[in-house]
Amino acid sequence: MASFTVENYLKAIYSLSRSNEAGVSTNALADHLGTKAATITDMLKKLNANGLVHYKKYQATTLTDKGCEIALNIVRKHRLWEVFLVEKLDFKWDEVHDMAEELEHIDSNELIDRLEKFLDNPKFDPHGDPIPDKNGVIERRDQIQLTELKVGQKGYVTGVKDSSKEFLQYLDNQNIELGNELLVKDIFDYDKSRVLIIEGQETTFSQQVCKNLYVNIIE
Amino acid sequence: MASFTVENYLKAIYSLSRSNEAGVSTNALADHLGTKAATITDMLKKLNANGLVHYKKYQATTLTDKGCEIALNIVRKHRLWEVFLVEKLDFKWDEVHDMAEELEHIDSNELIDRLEKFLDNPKFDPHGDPIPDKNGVIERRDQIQLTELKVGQKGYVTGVKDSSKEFLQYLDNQNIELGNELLVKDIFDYDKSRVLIIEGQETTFSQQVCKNLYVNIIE
DNA sequence: ATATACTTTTAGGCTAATCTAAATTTATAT
DNA sequence: ATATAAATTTAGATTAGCCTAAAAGTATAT
Repeated sequence: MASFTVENYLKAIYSLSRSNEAGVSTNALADHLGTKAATITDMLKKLNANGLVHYKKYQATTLTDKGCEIALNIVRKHRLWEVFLVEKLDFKWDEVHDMAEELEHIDSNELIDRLEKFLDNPKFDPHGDPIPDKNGVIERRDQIQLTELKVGQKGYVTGVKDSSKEFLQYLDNQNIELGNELLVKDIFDYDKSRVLIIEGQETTFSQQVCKNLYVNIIE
Repeated sequence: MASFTVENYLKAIYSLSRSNEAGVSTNALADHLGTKAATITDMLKKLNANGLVHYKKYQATTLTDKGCEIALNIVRKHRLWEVFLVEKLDFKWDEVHDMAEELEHIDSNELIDRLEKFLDNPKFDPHGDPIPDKNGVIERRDQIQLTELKVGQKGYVTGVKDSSKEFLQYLDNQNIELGNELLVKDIFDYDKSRVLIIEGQETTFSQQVCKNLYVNIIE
């Protein structure tokens, strides 16, 4: 069994690889995990020796198939537990991350498969992120950032790019939730902020906020 | 926060103290935790320094109030998660121990309080053990071992003294579960085995089995 | 093309939790 | 009462995961 720590490294590499095809840098990992670069180097050597990553001195690191499988299983567990916390225990979407960070390491696939069934086989977590199935397959969604919508186009909110407490709470304050329908009424040239009609309500969002909201276009 | 390991030590001391008022010996702990006596001595010194146990060289160890509070919280979490696994995820009572051993260390009292409510404030776990409330108060029950019932007396099953997989599976095979009513029909002098009428069915149980079943007398 | 900045690795150490082997203390049996 | 056995502690090591400081490699700007 991969240790708690190893699981976290693999998850971090997986997660950082999403935005960087070529692989992950030592510093990026150190940043993400809150450790020092020297520590990362040590661990990458070990992970490499165990066949979990492809690591070569001074080069970007990628996951092996085996490493990726473990990472996806952790992601699966994390997201299913988040659904449990929100759907069954009535936590809000900004409260569940830390608990899920612990729960994701509980070591039982039987448990997680039963949890999945108990939750009615959800496909997405409370932030709109897709839940890998037991084989690690993720349902791809053709969502785009809200900034890609042009004036006059409609969409509905499918997820958030930034799942920080701060952003999620901001959205709560604005009464935005997954599924909300919106129309881009205007885009200001000056600061790229948008005037939107969301569920009938007119609101103005900064470009930063719009970048961090995923939507599906309604044709 | 107490580490995973420290929590396990406190829980072990708590659990062994149940059967030994005076305190717990180094060897008993080593046995229970699957470590060597030398390791226990080291840790007891640390726990003592942190005000979690009363430890003096060569003497039995007991929990301080603070240590006991932590231990009871772990027991509370363990038992509530067991209820969840059995009631919501349909695990059997002999399957839940290892998972609960991990889940009990998830660090959130808010989570456990909500879980308790979600489960409808259960007072006992699937093995009949009482669940401490959020203040560490345990509802005492006047259950006795089945061996204490005399011929002709009636009772109903309230719990098990031995929660090993083997014993629980034996009970499953015999269709015994918590709440079953029984009558002691006969006790053999030779080996102290009992003939019982359980839920209308006549069965013979060895003394060992009877010792490990808790019952309440029906007057 | 090369000096400077940045990134990564190496070397050497630390802590928590564990171990083995030896020493010490306590308990037990005659 | 004392030899022997059992329990406990001490001493010294190990491993995983982390650190700092210094060395080495890579990238960048003129």
